[in-house]
Amino acid sequence: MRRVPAQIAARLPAAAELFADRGLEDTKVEDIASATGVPKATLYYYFAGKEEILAFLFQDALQQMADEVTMAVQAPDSAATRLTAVVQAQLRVMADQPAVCRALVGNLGRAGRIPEIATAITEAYYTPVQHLLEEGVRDGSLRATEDPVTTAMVLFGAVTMSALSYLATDRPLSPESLSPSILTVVLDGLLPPDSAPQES
Amino acid sequence: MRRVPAQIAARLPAAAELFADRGLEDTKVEDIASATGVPKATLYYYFAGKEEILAFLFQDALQQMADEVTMAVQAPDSAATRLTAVVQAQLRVMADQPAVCRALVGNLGRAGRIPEIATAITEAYYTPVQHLLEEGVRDGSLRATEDPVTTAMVLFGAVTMSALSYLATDRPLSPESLSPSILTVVLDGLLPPDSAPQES
DNA sequence: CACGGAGTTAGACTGTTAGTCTAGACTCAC
DNA sequence: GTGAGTCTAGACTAACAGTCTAACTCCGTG
Repeated sequence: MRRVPAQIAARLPAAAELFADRGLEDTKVEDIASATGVPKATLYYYFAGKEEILAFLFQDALQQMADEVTMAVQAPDSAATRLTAVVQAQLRVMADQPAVCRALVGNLGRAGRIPEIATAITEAYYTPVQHLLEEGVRDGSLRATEDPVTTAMVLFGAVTMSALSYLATDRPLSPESLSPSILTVVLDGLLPPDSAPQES
Repeated sequence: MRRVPAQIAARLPAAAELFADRGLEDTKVEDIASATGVPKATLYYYFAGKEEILAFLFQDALQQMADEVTMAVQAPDSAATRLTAVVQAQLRVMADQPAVCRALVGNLGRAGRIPEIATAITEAYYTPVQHLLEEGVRDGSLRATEDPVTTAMVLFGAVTMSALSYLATDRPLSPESLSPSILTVVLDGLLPPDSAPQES
């Protein structure tokens, strides 16, 4: 993939809309050309095909999330506070790019090899969050969990799935109203306050 | 889609393997024919195309999950105990069908329209779990959350994502070892035991 | 045992479209 | 003004999904 000029990158969200609405399969390269205003031959000049356009969109969105997460993690607050910021950051990025998110749920496998996508998410999210969780144990604002990586996956899954449930049914996604509902589960847990933490 | 005879349905998991490994796109109908032993013309006799084969696989797996979830929900235990059973049931179904799960992450949009898939998951999972959460408030084994539907999504996402992280990287998925790590987060929460539940 | 219908299959055929290639136009730097 | 890089139109090809036809096998029924 050649270096994509900003002028062209700026027009690709129109392609995401197409991918999200009809699916990658039912979107012809010609359709992308007319929706974005970038001629077919030019698209092939920059991208190997439509999957590479989706991959570009994905990497761009993931980079945004990585940036926001990094920012949230580096704030000068307690780990618990920063963790809520991470959740809100992810929701914000997803709310910002509904079309890309919808395009990805339906066609993730064509944005790249699944193991590589998993690696990219690990670097952008799991690793920083895992460190944050460990810091939380040190500063006393979070409880220790036996497996911080799994905990990070749980968080990512919780946020992703609830956000997608909104996007999938075309309801607007409001980070402000959704984040408390998610956070109360993962921070406070579902057991009543008086019950002893279970050791399973 | 014609009623699919059991003899043919039994051979379709081989197709799931193909879809998971190469993706739906790079799997030719001919490939499915030779992998399953069901001739191409017969496949077209029963299914409109390969997406319908994937849809069949998906519906089958989702039905299994719906059954297991229903069973777990109806046990004569406290709601909290039944909730752990629901989580374990989902993990078991996913561990049982790794290929189908991997095929679906990569090609979900071709197993059906996303809104319809969302509806199917709501019926199979969100609704029963939501009722379970409400029962938990009544029997005192679970804390009340402002939005039980979102809580159900959080649970589903937490389990799905952590399970997929294993399957995506071809590591074996062991429900027994994974479920405690998930449950401790969603039941006990990440805040330390002494801190007051946050009201955000 | 003929008959008809449903299930099953081989093989040929068609249409769509992804992706390639060519060649020309239009920059800009030097 | 020469050459390298960018961009685009249009023609072409190869692959594959999906269709169709026609045959062949089993059934159960009259």
